[in-house]
Amino acid sequence: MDYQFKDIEQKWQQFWADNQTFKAEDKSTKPKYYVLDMFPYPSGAGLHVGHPLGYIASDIFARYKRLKGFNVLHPMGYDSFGLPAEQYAIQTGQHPAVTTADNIATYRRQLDQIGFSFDWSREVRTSSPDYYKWTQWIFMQLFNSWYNKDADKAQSIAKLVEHFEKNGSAGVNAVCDEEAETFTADEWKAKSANEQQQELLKYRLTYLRESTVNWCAALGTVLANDEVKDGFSERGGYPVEQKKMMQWSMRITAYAERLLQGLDKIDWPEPLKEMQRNWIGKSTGASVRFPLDTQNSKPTTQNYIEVFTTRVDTIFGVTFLVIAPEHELVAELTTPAQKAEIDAYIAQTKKKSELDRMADAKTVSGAFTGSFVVNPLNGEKVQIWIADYVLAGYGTGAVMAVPSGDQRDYLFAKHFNLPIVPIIDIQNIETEADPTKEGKYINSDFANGLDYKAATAAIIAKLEELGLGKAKINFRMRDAIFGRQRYWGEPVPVYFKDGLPHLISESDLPLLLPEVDKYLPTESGEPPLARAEGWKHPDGDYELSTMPGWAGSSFYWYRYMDAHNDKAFASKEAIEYWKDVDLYIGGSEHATGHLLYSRFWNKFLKDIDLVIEEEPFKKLINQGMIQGRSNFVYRLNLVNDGEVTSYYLSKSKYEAWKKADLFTGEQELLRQWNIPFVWEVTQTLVPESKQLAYVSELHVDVNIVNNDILDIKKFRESRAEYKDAVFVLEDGSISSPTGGGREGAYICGVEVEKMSKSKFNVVNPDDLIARYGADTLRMYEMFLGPLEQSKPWNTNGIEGVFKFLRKFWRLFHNEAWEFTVSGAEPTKAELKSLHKIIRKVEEDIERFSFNTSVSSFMIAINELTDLKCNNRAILQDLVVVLSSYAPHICEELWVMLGNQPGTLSYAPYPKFNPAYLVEDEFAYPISINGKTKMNLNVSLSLEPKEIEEFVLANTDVQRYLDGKQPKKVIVVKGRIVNMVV
RNA sequence: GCGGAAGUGGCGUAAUUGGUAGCCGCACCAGACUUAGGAUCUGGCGCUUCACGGCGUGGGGGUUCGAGUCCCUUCUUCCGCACCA
Repeated sequence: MDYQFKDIEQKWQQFWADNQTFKAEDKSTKPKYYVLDMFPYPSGAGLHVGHPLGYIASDIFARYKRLKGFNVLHPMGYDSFGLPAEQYAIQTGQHPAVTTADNIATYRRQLDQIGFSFDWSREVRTSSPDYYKWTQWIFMQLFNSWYNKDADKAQSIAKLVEHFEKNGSAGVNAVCDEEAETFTADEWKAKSANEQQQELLKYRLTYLRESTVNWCAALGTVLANDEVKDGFSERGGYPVEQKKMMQWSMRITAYAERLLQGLDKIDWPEPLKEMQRNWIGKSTGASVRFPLDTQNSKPTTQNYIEVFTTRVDTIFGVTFLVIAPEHELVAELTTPAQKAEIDAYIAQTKKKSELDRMADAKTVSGAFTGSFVVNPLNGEKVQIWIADYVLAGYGTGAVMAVPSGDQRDYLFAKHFNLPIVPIIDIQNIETEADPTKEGKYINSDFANGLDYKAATAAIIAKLEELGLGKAKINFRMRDAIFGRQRYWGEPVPVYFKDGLPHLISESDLPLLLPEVDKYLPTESGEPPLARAEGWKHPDGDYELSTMPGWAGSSFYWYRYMDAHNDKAFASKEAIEYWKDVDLYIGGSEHATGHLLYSRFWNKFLKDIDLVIEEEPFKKLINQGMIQGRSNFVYRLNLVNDGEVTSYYLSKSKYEAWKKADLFTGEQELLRQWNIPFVWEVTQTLVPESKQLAYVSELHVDVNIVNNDILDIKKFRESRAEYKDAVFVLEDGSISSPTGGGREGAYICGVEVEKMSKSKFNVVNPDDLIARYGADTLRMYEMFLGPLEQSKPWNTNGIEGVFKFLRKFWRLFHNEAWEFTVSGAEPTKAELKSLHKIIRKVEEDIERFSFNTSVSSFMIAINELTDLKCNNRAILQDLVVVLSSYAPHICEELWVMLGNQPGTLSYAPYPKFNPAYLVEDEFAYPISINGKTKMNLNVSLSLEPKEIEEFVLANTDVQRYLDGKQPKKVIVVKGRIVNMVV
């Protein structure tokens, strides 16, 4: 029988499902291997060809590892809480759970068609109560924990309470809110229960606090920093503003240092690690207190201003201080004389959106408060300014300005005529600041003459002595905002009593998402959950916000280990066996979101001894983005006698038209193409308006285009307005609906864009599978190029892969399509072909170079076809090697070869034997003075010395050498590669 | 501005990691078989030249017997961050 991919694929997909072929063993004598994909959000649009790219790669890897004797966990699930389903619900009233279930069904059908070896018995859905029970449970553990810096790990809040009761706040070294109080044990005990709770909230790893958030009015919710791009929401692109709100947050900053250090221990792509390092943003410097100059300033509640600097060595160059307009001391510091100016400036910055502020980066603006501080080291009086180039959210919201060393300070000083003092002898500050660290310090009192390192050390020592400063490490990363004012998310398992949050009882988990009549915020601006009738805790009101999208995805890999456990998110035994993810494949867009939060939760779970590994994902691969490749047709609209007639120009004709002179050139082209036109009419029309002849570039559905050649018939059928389309083809001939036979082809234009429905460039895997089969799709997606590289989808080459699979099928069949294999001894040449591919595929898979494997398969099949190989032993090994890439066809052939159905997935990967690759002869390239002159066949049984003699004795070599002895003979790995004459 | 990645035929790509540049596939050209071909098979296919040959991995320079690969410099594209003190 011919290669009937449709029957074969359906049959085996059914078999795998019925027999649970890929169910991972819970306990096994085999070593474990965990291959994970980033689970998808099931969107309504279904899968396009870009989505499965990473899944195919991980599936090949998982199947390969099974052949290599590993107990492989390769699960799949759905990140099914999220915004699109909710927005759809708002528009249609359809419950998001219904939409989500529909979408999941579509995804499942599409995934099944591709033949993945997922263990579906472990499927998870973040929106299912059995799952989000554990999301809520982990939230509760975080709430019940604080970060002890001395132990450098999270600990139970009960332990902290114990400490407070014994010693008060003394000796507590915690990551906590700045407002945390100091108190004695007695003072603590004297507090009311509510006051104690209030205080503990400042320590909890998940806490409620008034904080500045990214508020997106259009979405009616707050967003995390990583969900905001350039002042607009990542989803939807709506404007985002800063707003103060009571918010749930997660104290991820407690883990900043560990998140940073951990990066050195994991095998992730360097760019991705760099992104995380950047996001964490560690900088080493010093915090310095500048005492207020009380004689010249207004009296204030705080008698100093604290700054953070990475260049404390430049402190003698400080000529003014700048604080953020939002700094809490601004109002107190402003003198009556400066009040009007300061108020005006604050009003002006408030009006500016985040985006304007960034665009305005180059204009200098600011205002003087009228107050002064004293430089702690030289006693100089220093003006305090406010300016929006200082960010309230970073450091202390105040900077010491050193215009000689910092370009922004320099511009500011120039603009407002403030002094600029050089502090390093080689500094050149004629036109701009010079941030050099070379040279010796000047104007720096006791630091004069020192170099950078010595000066820094001396200055910090002095500041510490004065009690006005110390070395400090600062992080850019902020705590993660955890609440979302949305419906379709996990309810926060908290109720409020006397204005304070309390956890619900663990036995009441999961706290189910209640039904609501509408999915919109209430009229009074409360989140949708406020609409839930009768949804009330006996002791108070439930929290109305839900958890963010990243909550459910921050531990899901553990849930797969033991997906149906209702006693824990995963049993101790399961976690001890599977430990961590060995290989994780997904997109780099999650660098500062999911991947960072997951590492955070993992470290927390490790701290409280629920998991074993410090890092969750040992190795990570980013698959590249698949972009769309749009095709265009070019419609020439010609105004003839007041009537518009249209012609579709093939690509080169369109280019000619664009280049042609107005009228004369265009007229010439129309004549060439035998297009009738009435020139007189045309000329009387206004030429500039281009109304007489204009070209529209129209997207055309890429699915009716093959190798950039338009299927004219399908195009005419696609829309009523195209029914009578007339084409000017590549060769200049015309194709009209009545005109009959076509000569040339219509070539479409091409552009790379995002894959989207509106651009008609979406390629659906279902269509390709229907036409070529899943095995072809799988191999073609890999063949496209290196996995990690982004590339446009182009279906053009798929025929080549399809042909390969047919050739492979044919190897097992005779002329009459009867299955025939021979039991003869394999020939040397056959074994060589086989063992080349055994080794190559092994190497390629281990280094994730799947595209080169596909090429090598093609070479192997071409070689074996040429050898007319139909040897059972050879073909059987070949089937095993290819089975990770093209599982369906291989399963079929495996059984035809007489093996038990279903055993292929666990067959041993053939052992590579280098002996079969040893050559008798080698074609030596002989280079003379670096130029290759000839190839010479040399027997490999010769010793290097003999080879040299043999080569030199060769008459052709002699001729090239022209009788001269070579001055130098270069021998590499025992062979001559070059001779210098 | 800072950080990262990458530039090779008409196209997607490959190159034993310093050793014959262009494997494999697409497209294209020629031929065979065919009533037919959007089927199959065979051959060709970097540029240039009738040929011998010459030139070729973004440009320029260097190291080396030998460079797509290493070093310096420069240009271009993509990605990430961006007033971070």
